[in-house]
Amino acid sequence: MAATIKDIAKKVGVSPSTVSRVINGTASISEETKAKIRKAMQEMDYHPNSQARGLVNGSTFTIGLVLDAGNKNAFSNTFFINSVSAIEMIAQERGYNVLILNDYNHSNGNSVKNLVQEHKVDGIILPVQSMNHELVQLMEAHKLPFVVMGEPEQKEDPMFWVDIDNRGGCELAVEHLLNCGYSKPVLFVENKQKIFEKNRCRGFGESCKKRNISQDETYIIECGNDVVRIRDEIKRIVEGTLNADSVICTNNIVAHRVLKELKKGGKKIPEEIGVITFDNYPLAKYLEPALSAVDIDTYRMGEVAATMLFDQIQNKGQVPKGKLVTTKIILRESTRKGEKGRID
Amino acid sequence: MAATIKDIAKKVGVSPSTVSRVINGTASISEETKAKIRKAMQEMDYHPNSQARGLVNGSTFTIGLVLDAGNKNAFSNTFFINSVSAIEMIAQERGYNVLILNDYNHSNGNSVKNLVQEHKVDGIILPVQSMNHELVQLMEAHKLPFVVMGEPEQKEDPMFWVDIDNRGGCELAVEHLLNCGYSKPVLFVENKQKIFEKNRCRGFGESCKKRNISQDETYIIECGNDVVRIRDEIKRIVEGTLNADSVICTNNIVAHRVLKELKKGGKKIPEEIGVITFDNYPLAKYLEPALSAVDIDTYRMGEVAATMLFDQIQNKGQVPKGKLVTTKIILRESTRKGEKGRID
DNA sequence: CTCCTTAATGCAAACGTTTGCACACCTCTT
DNA sequence: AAGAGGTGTGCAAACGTTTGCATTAAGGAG
Repeated sequence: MAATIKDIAKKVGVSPSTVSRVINGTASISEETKAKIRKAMQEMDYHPNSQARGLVNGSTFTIGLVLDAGNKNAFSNTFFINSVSAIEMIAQERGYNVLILNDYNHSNGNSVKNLVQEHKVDGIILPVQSMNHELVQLMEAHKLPFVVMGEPEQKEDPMFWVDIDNRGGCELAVEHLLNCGYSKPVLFVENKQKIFEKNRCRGFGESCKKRNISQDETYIIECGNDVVRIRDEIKRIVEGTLNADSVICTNNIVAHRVLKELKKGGKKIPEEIGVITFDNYPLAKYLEPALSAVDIDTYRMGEVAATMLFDQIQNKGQVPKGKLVTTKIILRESTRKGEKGRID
Repeated sequence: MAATIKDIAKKVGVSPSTVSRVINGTASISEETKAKIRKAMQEMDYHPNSQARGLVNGSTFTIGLVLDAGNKNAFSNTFFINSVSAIEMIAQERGYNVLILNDYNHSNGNSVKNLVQEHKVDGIILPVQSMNHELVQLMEAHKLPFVVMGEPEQKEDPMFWVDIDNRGGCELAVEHLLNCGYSKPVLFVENKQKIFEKNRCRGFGESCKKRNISQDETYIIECGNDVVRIRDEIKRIVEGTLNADSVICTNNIVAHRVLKELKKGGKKIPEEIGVITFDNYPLAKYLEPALSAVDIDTYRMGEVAATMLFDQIQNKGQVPKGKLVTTKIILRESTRKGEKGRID
């Protein structure tokens, strides 16, 4: 149906090669022929067939973006949503398309492996959860550039990765609380083993040390998804068994529960106790009190990942490295005890 | 690098055609040769090249998914997030990949038009906001199946579309409030002109009529994103100028503001006033009081869209039609005045 | 006026598949 | 014994590009 390069050639009376060359600007062609060919392309509404193109020059002009699986709704982890948008944006600027893929562990069906093996993409961005040694080897064997979202646990295979600066973010949170006049922060995490929480714990510890605050391990509370655990720990704070005057929450679900229990216990926020959470999600500012937050720039994280990937695709031979995206504090009511400044 | 069909053929000592035939099961081949070929494919780690394949049989085994643009972060509208996941899931089941594309109005760069013209996809799912007559014509000219997410305003070109049953959802909300013992519902929408809100308004009106409730237009409040407007209207409710005992909110941002203002005004929820919102987003249950909601199944919406698209791709010649996805009520504290039942 | 360089173009192979057609068997019918 | 029908396989063209090599014409240097 659609016009091909041959149709153009025939219409103008030149060879397909010539047409190809003016499309790609890959050889000197007389202005006259160029003009005629361009006109014909316009008239016949010609557009190059990307598959044919890809077949000959061995590229797809498409990158793969693996999404965090685990549950039916792979996107429920809103963490990556902004990143996706950023990645698509950058890809579009460079003339690339973005293929998305949920990483279920179906043995049949499309998997990340398939993406690599069937040459459907020129590069891959994948969450650290979907990464494993076998896959890394496969990609390397196919000389397929890739970037990992999230800091890999063990760095035996050197690779490109991007992550939020969780350590720095937690340090900022501690500093912020202290500047606001609190003096006994406590950190609620879900699971100390997860690398990003491990880094937050590290930041917490170091920051406390620097400011000469008791950095006893009891001030880091690992609560999983356990409502009861959170309730009990907050009760200890309310009753004074646990000597704390401010809490840092690892995410918004934990933050909501903490808030609820603190209010139930009659604590006044921010006067008696301060609360700050990681992830400045849209509704944080509509809570009561509005939640201060460590703003993690997931959009920026996507930008960095995409840029890293295209740098590899385009100039090859880069040296693998990791990058951290800095965080900042969003001041709202929940920590407004002392510090001045405009509220978001 | 990677093994091709020819390499297999050579190794086994047959022609490429034979190999192709055993891959596709497209002719009778002796068990013996089949076995040998399969073995060779294993050994050489053969995987078909999708571009070459697509080139000859004119398909890409990829569908395009256009994302709602407008602002820098196209995904900020979490409305479509679940849909994306569902669509990818179904595509994967059918052996298709999903290409995403933000619809900025760059004249250069990849656009939806490009997707169509360069034969990058076998079908397209796009939000109604990205649809226009020109694009529809283009897709039809290319015989490219497509499905619209969201009900089109004017249905001059018949087409496939899916939407949430906004009218029915709002009827459910009214019924629910009445069953809970409220008798004067009011509806907060952002913009009556938007088709989905128009439908909610219709449902509201009809349901009120059926139950003999004053359906005066004053009971539908168009508040845009205007914080002040919401504050003023709620003040009228609190003061009794506007005679209402329950409110239906069109989305979670509005709901949060309404909740805040009602509490500020000293109204007890749910005793004195009931609140229900559209969109059962994850945090609704962590608010105080936990918010009842009209649950809109965006995952299902994606499933339906994808299924419609593949039905077109695979059996051609379907009759265009629209589909509505039904909603249900999630009962939580904010409307618990009268109705019994388990709380989510 | 001959030789060399350069600009402008064409030819044909290649990328990795699929598929219509043809052919060679082999096994039944009658 | 001869045709009919089926089974298994190969040949070569086609899909729409790109690109190395060859060719031509023209212009400049000697």
